[in-house]
Amino acid sequence: VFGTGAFARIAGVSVRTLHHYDEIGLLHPATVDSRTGYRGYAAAQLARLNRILVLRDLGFALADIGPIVDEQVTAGELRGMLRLRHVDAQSRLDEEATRLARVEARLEQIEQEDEMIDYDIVVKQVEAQTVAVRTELAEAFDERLGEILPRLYRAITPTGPAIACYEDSGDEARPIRVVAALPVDPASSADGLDVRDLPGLARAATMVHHGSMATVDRDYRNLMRWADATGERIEGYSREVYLDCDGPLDTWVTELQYPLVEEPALRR
Amino acid sequence: VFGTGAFARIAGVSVRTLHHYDEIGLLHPATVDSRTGYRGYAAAQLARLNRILVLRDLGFALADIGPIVDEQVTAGELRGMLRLRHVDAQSRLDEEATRLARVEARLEQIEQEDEMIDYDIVVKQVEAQTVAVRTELAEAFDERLGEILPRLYRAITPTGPAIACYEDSGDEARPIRVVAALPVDPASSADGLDVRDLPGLARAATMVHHGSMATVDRDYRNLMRWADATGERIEGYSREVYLDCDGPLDTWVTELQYPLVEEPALRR
DNA sequence: TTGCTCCTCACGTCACGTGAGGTGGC
DNA sequence: TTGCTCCTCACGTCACGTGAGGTGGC
Repeated sequence: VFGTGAFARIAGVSVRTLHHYDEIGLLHPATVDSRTGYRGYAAAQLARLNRILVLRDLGFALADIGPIVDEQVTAGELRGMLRLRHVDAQSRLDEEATRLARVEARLEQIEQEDEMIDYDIVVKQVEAQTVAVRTELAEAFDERLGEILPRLYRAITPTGPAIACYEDSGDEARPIRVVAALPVDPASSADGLDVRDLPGLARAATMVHHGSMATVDRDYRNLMRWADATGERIEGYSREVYLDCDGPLDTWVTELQYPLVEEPALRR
Repeated sequence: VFGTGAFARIAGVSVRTLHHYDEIGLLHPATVDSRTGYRGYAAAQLARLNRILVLRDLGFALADIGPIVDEQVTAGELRGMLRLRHVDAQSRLDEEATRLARVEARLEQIEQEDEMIDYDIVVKQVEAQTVAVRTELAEAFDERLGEILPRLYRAITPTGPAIACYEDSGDEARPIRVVAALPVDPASSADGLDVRDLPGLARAATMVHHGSMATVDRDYRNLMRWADATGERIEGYSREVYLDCDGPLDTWVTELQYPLVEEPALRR
């Protein structure tokens, strides 16, 4: 039999880990000196410890490992648990891959320009909302909301900031479809207004734009450059959320949103 | 200004997260009602929150994010911190990739045979040791340690279990070089014995073999099959650690070790 | 007696999640 | 008065790491 230190060295774990597994009943030592409390581990116990370590490294929680090594689970149950581990491992891998891509993009940027960029792009989910909408056709982007939004505001009391969706076909000959939307209470059907559901975005690249909308093009380009650098793909129309458009133009705060394809940046 | 709930919804974080960032001083609300304690967030604060979230998602600790968003760090320092994030993200990605490979190997095995395998292979580091050695040539593996180890044991008191290293050239015509090693105190130079350093193994695939060494071949094959299934590569000679060889042959406990190449299973 | 190994508490980690219990404005 | 949003504690998470303070055998 081995002392705690010797057994830990052989197995490649810490003494504290052995103590912990003893505490939670995963692996009790073969012998315990009743007077001194000294633990003694039998050589054959390395097999059980190894099984525990393998399952731990597969991503199982210690609480789940107990029943498995004690053969309390059937092969079928174990298969199910392994499938869960599989999807978990897969999604963790994807997560780490996109994280790495973003760190690398950021690092490249700072090595070239030697300073932090002054905007930040966050990928998040945008919930669906019930909105009152008004759709108009515009010849170009600068003819934005000067007319459309105020008309909406006068008619109803919104439950959130106004949103503009631009359905730009990319074809310069065709006009841009501008949908001005104002979140409303689903129950309240305002008279004569088009109340519908604005679909959410499962993944959207978003950033904050400061000041007048006249300079928004630069930030749209920033969004596209970012997508390029991190391996993301934009798919769909942009939206603008008017977080603060009460004061003068240069104090406006807008959130720009671009829908992204669901797949993470890098697949194996 | 937005209430806590509205701001959290817009930013895509939980109310608790906003409370937490307020607590640790990362992001105080623009206004706090001194009577009710109600927080109020300005639209422009979304920019700071976004910057925090981006850095968090790059892998920074919240404690490091404070100085960065407050511009307390120079571009050079930030570059250094990003390089740290980079190696960290890289190694985490590698870790997840090998984890996924092992889960998949295990899942395939259980789907085919519908039961758990009864051996477990642990990858670990093996430390270098000072050992007393005796090298002999053997014609084949079955002529193992019947003679060599007892001679060593009689001469010195070991500080750990005996080890055998097999330097098999793979060429059947040439004999296998068997190195029988017994860990000893580095200070004690036993008279007439060859005391030297047994190099450690940075990464070794190890498993426990039960019973007589006559059946060890099957477990060596298991090790090789495992390496194949998980994308690992064996490189070097095998070792056997005699954890328990006191009783009858079928109670022996041996650890088998195969050195692995340093690279993780899957590279991008 | 000096080292060496071992022991048992018990707090700390990290970024929040999750109730419990209560208050303010419409 | 009823909902709704908001508030402040304060414990829990997960697998150990890390001392503190002390004992047993050579």
